[in-house]
Amino acid sequence: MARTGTEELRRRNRAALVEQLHRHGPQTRAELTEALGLNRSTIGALAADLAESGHLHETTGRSTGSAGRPSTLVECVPKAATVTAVEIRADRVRFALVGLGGEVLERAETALDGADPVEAVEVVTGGTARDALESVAAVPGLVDAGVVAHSTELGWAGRDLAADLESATGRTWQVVDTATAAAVGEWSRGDAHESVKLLYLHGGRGLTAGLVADGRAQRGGSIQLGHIVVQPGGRECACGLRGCLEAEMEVFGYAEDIEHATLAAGMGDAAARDGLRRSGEDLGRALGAVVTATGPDEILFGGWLRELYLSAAAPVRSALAETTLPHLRSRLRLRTPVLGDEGALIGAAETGFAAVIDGMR
Amino acid sequence: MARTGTEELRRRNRAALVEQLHRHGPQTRAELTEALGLNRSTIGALAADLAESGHLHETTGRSTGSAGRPSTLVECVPKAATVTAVEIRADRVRFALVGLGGEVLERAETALDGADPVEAVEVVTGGTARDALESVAAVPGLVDAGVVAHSTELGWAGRDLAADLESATGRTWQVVDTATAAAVGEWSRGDAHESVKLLYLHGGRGLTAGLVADGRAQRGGSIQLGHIVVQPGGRECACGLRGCLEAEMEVFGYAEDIEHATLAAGMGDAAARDGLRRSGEDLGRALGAVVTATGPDEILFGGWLRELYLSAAAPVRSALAETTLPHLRSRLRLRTPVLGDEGALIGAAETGFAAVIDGMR
DNA sequence: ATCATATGTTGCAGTCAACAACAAATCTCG
DNA sequence: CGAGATTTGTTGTTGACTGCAACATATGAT
Repeated sequence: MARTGTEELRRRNRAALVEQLHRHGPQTRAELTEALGLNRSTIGALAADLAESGHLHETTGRSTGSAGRPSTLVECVPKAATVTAVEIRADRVRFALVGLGGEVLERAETALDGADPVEAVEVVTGGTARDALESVAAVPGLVDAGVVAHSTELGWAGRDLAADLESATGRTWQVVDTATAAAVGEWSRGDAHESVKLLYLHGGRGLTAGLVADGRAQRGGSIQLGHIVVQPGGRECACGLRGCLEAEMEVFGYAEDIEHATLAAGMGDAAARDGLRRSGEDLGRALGAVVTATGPDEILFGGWLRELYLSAAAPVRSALAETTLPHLRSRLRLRTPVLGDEGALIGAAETGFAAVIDGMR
Repeated sequence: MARTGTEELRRRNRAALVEQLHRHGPQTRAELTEALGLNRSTIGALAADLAESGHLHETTGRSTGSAGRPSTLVECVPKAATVTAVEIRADRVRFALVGLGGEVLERAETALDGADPVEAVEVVTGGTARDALESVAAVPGLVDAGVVAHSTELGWAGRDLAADLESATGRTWQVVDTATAAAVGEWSRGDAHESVKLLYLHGGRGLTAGLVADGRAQRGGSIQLGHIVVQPGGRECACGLRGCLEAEMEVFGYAEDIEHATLAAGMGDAAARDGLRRSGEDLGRALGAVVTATGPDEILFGGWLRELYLSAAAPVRSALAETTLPHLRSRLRLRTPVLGDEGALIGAAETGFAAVIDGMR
């Protein structure tokens, strides 16, 4: 458990300092002293250490406006530690090289047109991304120890993506599911920092969800929202079950569909409006089960579920109200993500940085 | 975060040693050296510390059978740190005073006959339990920060049990839900130690479930299994919703009922057999949603759900198979608890010890 | 009986963080 | 405009802890 001696202590404190700066941005040494509960002299020594190794940069003399000697500002050097983040969808692969502190240093996107995503990842991460300390891929589906057990969107079952990516790029990869990554992203870089338990719903060609509790994703935390059975014995689903949410929802599957439906509904198309309502109800019912089972205090509607939620909030809420206990419902906030389409990519990078910082301890 | 200096390090190591002994029982100093990764001399110093303070007892010279100087055996002194555990049910209150290392030092049980459980707790914990370092109460229901938000069994909603117990006994209390406590118990003192995610189902006068991931209960981890809606718009439930599992299950509610039903079914009563089957299916369907949302690798059927599972395993399994993805199902083990009725009490005590050991750091 | 083996014990050295005194840089008030 | 107040960085010292190595101890094997 607790490894060894005093140098372990030093490493821990150094890592804590880096983590603090990475998460909360540039701070003065005085603020760091307060935040970490360490002595001024200790902070000084740690900062000197990390400035020497190139992780930190110190800017002297920033006037605070109040009395006293101005404190030196400490900030991360982005290039000192970088992480490769990749988000895989059915139609495209997105890439970002993120530096310590959260700055995006590079960005790229490739359309797939039916090609294997792994090849695209190999191409897009061939440059400076080679220097990255960690590489993380976000995939919409059920992920278990690097293996994509099930993905409606990609049509994979039991694919060892971590191994495939490793043999293609020559580096090790962490694989997370898109929804959990987005939840991590919204928690760490979005507007959900006070959230104790954050449930992120991701609408792609399948429906998945991810849970973050106290800022940490839990092992096996990816939720196949689309395969919650809302209609026992209902329509056959591609997964082999019957009555899955994905199979039962009327308005479903592609961003274009939902746009179409909302446009039509806006123009007074009763059938479209009805379809949206029923879809919202289906979603709300499935959510009821997930909320009862996991007890979140915040739900974010991401991907095309954002549009569905915005145009069918009432049926979602009422179906949810019919299937969850008042206490669970009362503390629940429903809203849309602030990072838009970027959440999963940012969250994947944060997952990588968590590993980097853990590795410093 | 990381508090201060080298004495913090000492405290951490001391706590790690106590935790190791508490969880894995008496061990030799050589084994402790291996397990904690510390130096022999350090283990010696820590053990001397803790022997002085009365937490540990060292037994000299146990012959191992192999060559070399025999290692001294180190074990916890149960009375050195005790925890009060209480399990509250509708009809009775059970109490145990548990010592460091897990030994049960005292035990008591009181029938309620309609009296307020808090009074019973006050009476039963009036003796040596006063010296306990922590007091934990397990309650069947939805618990949030000491407040019982909802309990079908006790008929409570929004009762601040922690405050009530504190004013009755003059000590602070931690409140956990029975199912989560039982899950902790089965994980730490039962047979589920390898389980990554353990889901414990508790059948009392209501149905609750608890989840333990990597041995830790998560904040707000109690699941109101009985209020998973299995039949939208179905029978009215006491909670105000419609179609809850609790309301829909045919054989339900009391240990006597399930005994009656299994007896009748065993004697060839077709109606009873049918009722059991349908109840198993209802349970399986509700479980499907919970499994999809939480992804456990082990499910334990506790309380009277044990009997239901033993006599209706096939319908439970088939309904579960119809509502969960193959991958989630394949790694899932279903079984009954090994601690029987004691799980919640033992788990409550373990929850207390976790706090005690954390407090040593 | 002697040697090999495994473990506890003791003294020493290295490292680290806290503390206190001092230096530096800014603000405020007269 | 200048002296004191205020806040922060710096330096040298101190206390504490763990690791290491040598030694002591207790057992089994030959």
